[in-house]
Amino acid sequence: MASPPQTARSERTRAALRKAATVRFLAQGVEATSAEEIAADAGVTLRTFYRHFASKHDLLFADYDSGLQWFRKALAERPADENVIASVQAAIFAFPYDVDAVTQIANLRVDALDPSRIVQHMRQVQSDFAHALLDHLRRRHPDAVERGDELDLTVAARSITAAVFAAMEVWLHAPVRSLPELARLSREATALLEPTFRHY
Amino acid sequence: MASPPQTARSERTRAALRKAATVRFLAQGVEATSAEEIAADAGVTLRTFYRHFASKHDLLFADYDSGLQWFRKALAERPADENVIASVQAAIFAFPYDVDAVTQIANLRVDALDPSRIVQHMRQVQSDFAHALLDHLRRRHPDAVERGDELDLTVAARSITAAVFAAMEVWLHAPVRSLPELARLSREATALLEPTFRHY
DNA sequence: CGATGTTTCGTCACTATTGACGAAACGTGA
DNA sequence: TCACGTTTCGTCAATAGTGACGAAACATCG
Repeated sequence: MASPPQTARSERTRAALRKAATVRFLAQGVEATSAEEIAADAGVTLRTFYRHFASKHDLLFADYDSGLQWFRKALAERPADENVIASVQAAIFAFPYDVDAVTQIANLRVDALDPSRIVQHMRQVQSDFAHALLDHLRRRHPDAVERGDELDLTVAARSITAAVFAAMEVWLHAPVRSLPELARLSREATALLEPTFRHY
Repeated sequence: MASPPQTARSERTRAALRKAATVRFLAQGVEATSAEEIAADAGVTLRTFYRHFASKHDLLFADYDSGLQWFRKALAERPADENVIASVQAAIFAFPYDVDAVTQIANLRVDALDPSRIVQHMRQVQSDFAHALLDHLRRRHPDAVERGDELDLTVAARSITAAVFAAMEVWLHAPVRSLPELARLSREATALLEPTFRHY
């Protein structure tokens, strides 16, 4: 379904769909735009639309994948003797937040969007984040893997991830919702688990 | 949409749908059964089906809600001076696993079911579990709430939950998949976080 | 029992998503 | 440039899930 771009042709189609979607979304809002309209604007069939994007909402989070890749790389580039918590904090801080993109999304009338969709997507992101972190842990601690410490590694990856997303949730409900504030909350949240996973 | 039962009539309809679904699911498998068939068997329209269940798969996890309620109650009934980790462990241990139900589900050809559905549902369950735990923490520690320790409470609830589900994941990949083994893993997983959240 | 307010249903119409299959567009070597 | 294998599309046909609106079924009060 959500097949990754193979040829130049499909890349063109994807670009056309993306552009058409952006225009429509901005003009009439996400929920008020049908997949059919987007496809028509891009000059392809509805079926073709679904060959490039798993769902209408996938277009909204289209660049998410690159964000995850970025995170994986950032983790991989951390010094070998640094513990997980410090690495995660550093990776989060270095994340290249695109303010323009954020502003753009805000204009997309996301508020008029089915909240459950957003929530589902966030859960997916969290899950992917946890997997990335688990991979990182496994690579950094082959000894633990050898020893069969699956449970410890999994708990570490998942609970650290949980802390990061807990910070995000608190931030969403906070009065001051600035990037520095989010960073502060993330740092504080992960710091709580530092003593427990200091050894990783 | 997924409106909770209001009158006796709707309760009858729900029961009919449930029964029809069970029969079909058992006979031909979940994915091979259409919502329309279920509705027809129950003597109602497709639209009515969706008035009682948000989705076809909701029928599969129909009794899940009661499980969550049970968990909330179990937490509430723990002694006031017990810390969260201990309470969670106790609640999990006391859970009335219904072996028959598990067996039944196994027969439902769940394997032939879209895995992403199961995964999504598990994530939903995890989220609800975390909320229940957060509620519990707030009730048990009004002082922390007063103090504005939102972050600490949220991180605690979420990471403890993460540990429980991490145990579940490890269990799923383990060679011996028995209930006692799951209990052991859960206990061990949550124990890792005990020092961090001992104060709750 | 009959009038009335509330719930539950059925009907209609529409968007979202996906499988199957054949036609058109591309890229490549002869 | 032409034939051939591959990828991308279009067409057809289903199922899933929802909003709107009016009719039927129920529960209540007089």
